[in-house]
Amino acid sequence: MAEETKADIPKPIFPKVYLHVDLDAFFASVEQLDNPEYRGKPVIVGGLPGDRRAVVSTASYEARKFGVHSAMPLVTAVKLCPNAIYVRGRYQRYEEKSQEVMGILAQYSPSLIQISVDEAFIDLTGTERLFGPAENVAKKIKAEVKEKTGLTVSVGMSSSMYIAKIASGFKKPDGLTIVRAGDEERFMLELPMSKIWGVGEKTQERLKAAGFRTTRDIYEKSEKLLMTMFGNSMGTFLYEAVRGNNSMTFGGEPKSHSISSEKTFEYDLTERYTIDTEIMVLITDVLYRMHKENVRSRTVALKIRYDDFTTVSVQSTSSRPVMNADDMFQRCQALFTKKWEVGKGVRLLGVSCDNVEDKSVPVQQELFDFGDSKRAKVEEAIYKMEDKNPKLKIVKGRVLRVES
DNA sequence: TCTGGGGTCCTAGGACCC
DNA sequence: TCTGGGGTCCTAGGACCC
Repeated sequence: MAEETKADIPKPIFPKVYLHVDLDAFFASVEQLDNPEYRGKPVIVGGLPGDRRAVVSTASYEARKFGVHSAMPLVTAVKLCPNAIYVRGRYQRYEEKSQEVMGILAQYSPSLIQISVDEAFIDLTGTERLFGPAENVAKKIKAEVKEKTGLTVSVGMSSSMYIAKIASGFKKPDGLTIVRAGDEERFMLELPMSKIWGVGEKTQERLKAAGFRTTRDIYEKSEKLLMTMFGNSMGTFLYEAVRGNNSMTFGGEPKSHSISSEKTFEYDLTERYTIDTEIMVLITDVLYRMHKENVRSRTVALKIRYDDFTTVSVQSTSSRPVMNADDMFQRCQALFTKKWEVGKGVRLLGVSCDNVEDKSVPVQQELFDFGDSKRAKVEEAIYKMEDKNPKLKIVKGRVLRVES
């Protein structure tokens, strides 16, 4: 039946062509763009020297020469490169520049998938007649982004999104790497295991412990064996990835998602009162963003990281959605009490709403009428005021007070 | 070196239902 | 009187990504 359908629809067969476009050292580059005096110098975005628990978000290429890289504790960066220019980061500004770049990319194909603030896939399949060969488009994009935004990008091009993604990281900055049709498997087999996208530190250790040294070692094993060794999902993933068959797909229905806020404290928290206050701050942030997205959730989760870095999480799902900040605060209190090891220093607290759904999908009416909906309406009004004037910080008190 | 913040997906087990 | 199988929902933890 599936075969019949395939045969019935005469599809023009264009060879698939994807680009993966990646902004080089994005945050640091924007800083260098906006501050000419930073150009040619090591710039480190993520925190200022003295920030106890910050990490490096992005290091400019000049800073990377000193061994500084993303996710490195800031104190280490300061030791390696004390003379660098340190900035905390202006994320609004990066978002702005990101949109400029995405706007340019969007001109070259109707299917553009932005996967983060600094990277996107473009499907160029079938656009040749309009824009010329994909390779030229890639070059044109690089030139246009540079000219119009002052930023450089590295581009990977391939018949598979997965390989295009890996290819864009091959030559950086300002690189263009093309993996031609038929070369996919060879490309993957020449890749060090550490460059397989989706294989992190832990899986790498497991691979090494099992005697794997190269992607070819993986290639030579059967899918079944890989599945037994690394689990069904990871096994299949590895099997396909080293063959260049990985099927990342475009589109797909939007899955359930979550909205979270968390904070690592400069100094560990031990007092319940302080902890509750911080939880309230996180809740306010999460609820505000849920309001902006017009979503609701029945599942509330709380995360605690202790001073020894052990991390625990608790969640609970109720039959009715979170109605307001007080409601959510009560749920979080219950969760926190359930997990808290009194006396242990708390270095991080996190709060999230999982499985959020659009407010347009109906909720059973009885579930709404618990007297909470009035509070929800008042809070909604407050959020709207904040929308109009983001500078206005209405929620100043420890707990959001709503007269009902 | 001493480890951010925002997410997604996977695993494995338990409860519950038919 | 020694215990099936499938499906769905939920929970906790962990790996991974940028």
